Amino acid sequence: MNINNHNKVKLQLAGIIQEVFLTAEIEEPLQDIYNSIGFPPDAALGHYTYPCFNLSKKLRNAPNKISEQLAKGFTAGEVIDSVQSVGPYINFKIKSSFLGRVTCDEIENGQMFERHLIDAPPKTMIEYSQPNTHKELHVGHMRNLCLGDALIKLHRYCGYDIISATFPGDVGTHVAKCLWYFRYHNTEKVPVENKGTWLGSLYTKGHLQLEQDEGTPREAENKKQLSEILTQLEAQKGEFYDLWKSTKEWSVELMNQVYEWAGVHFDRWYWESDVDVSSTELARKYFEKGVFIESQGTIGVDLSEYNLGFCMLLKSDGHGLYATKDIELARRKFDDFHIEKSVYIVDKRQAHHFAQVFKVLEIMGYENAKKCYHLQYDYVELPDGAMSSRKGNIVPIMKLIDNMHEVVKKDYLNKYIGEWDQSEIDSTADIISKGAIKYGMIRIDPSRKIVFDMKEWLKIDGDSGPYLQYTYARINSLVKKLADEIKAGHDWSVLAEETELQLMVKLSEFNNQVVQACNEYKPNVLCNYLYELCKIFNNFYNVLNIRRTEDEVLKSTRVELTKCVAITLKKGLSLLGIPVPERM
RNA sequence: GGUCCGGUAGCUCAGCUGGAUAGAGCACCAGCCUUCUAAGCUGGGGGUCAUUGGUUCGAAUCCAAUCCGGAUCACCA
Repeated sequence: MNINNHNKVKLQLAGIIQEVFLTAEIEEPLQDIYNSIGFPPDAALGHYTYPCFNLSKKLRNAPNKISEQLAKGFTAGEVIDSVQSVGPYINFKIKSSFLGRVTCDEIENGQMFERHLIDAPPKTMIEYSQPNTHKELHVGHMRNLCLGDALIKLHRYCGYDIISATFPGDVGTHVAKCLWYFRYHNTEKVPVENKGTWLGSLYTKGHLQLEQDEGTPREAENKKQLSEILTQLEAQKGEFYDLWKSTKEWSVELMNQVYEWAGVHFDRWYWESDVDVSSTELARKYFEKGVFIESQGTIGVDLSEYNLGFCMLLKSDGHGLYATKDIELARRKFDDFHIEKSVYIVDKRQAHHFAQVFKVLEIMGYENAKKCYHLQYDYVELPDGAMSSRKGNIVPIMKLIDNMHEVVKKDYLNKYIGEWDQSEIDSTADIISKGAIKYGMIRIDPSRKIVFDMKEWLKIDGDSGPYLQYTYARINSLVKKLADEIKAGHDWSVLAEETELQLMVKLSEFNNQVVQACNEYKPNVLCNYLYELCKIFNNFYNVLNIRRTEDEVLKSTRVELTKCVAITLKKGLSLLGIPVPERM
């Protein structure tokens, strides 16, 4: 069981509440008390709150009365500063010395980020990024990439042994269309740079050309040519096989360019071509065994009793389909790495496909089928509808990256020309672009659609990656600047301003939020948390002038608190795959 | 038609394991830089949480029905 009790402040408070309850002859499990503890809507009311509604039934008394009576049982101590009954709630203010000791000290010495968070996490493979070669990568692929990378980092932080895998589609009709256009229609020279992008444009042209030729005398000829290409690719010899091998590398180059930009690494690349032949063999074997059936000239499994329709695995021409390959791949994953769980990050349009694949695996008697999970996120579309490489109405990934770089420099960094090295301006622009794009992709709940509008994306104020990075850079400059001015040691107990206490309370929640983001496959939970942390910090920063704090101990303590925010922010952003600049 | 996912401010989204007056960002209005980075902060206007019913002391949150939008349902991937 994963009990999300990683907030030490709350846990201690729950223990105290339990003791006080016992003296009033109320028995409540610690975990129940912990789970009930919440945050008051207004920090002025308290830092944590315990609602008494649930006790109302047990004690047969009004929650207001219960709260009023129980509140009297609490006394200020090491943990609690004050207790107040407000209506049905018991509100607690926590001592800054305690908050500092179990939260800030642990952030500074690193213990906060090394806690045991989840019991016996299963060894897991996470498959994400399934782009096709011979097509261009667009911003839709970027969402998948950012989401997958964040989830892998979150899982690893929580103690999972994770294998990251990618499954690019390097075979199929899209490849044939691309090569067909390349061989029979293209008149342009192969560019020296960005061959992958250029190749992707040939696919689009090829598709459009074929569509145009439909119903004309050329249609039959086109089909013959396409069929010949596919035959050669299968036979793994001939002019088109050679062309496939070299052009595939161009696409891989583009993929690697994007992966390098994103800082992602795959432990395993599974190519669709790797499982092409073996998957159809497997399907035939299970047909001979009588597990798969023949229907209308095809071979597959009737899943209508599970309301999943018919899952076709061999076409009437004997070729396999996507499901055929995924069945073979699913087994390979477990064999190759002895994993205990297999996660697929693929957009929701594939929900039916994976439901079929997992069910077929089960029917094949494969027990690991139950350990497969399809994380279905909603995809990225344009204001005028879904993106489609076929139609050519896509926003290429590199275009977004390039535009972002340009805007960041033009609007924010060019003012440092002369003051900073050009290399620092460039690298900072890169970091900020990553913050803007990755945060933009991750901050939306995976189950929600993203409508991509370039103009909106290039606005990077408010709730954005650069806002968090700016907060970090600001702290970094501040701490550097004040390093020589610190003349005293720090003492958490001197912090008394509400905004300071709020910061500590927020910091204490870090691990809870990370675990939640991980368990629910929702990195956006962490985005929200970090954003709120920054909001509180920026308020603190504006309300209290740290540098002009006269009391030396207070000044030193405020600087320490500020450092804690920076450490936590950097850690949290790193779990989202977002780097931070030293200054910006 | 079946299944699945969404519907919260003008726009983009949080909040959804039920709890205090439904929150942010953008946009709009009014303030705050003789410098701890204004990519920031403070305040303001702006809501029938799609609709209706139900469960409950209490519903944006749970349940049911309806409406709207999207995805998907045999030879594409």
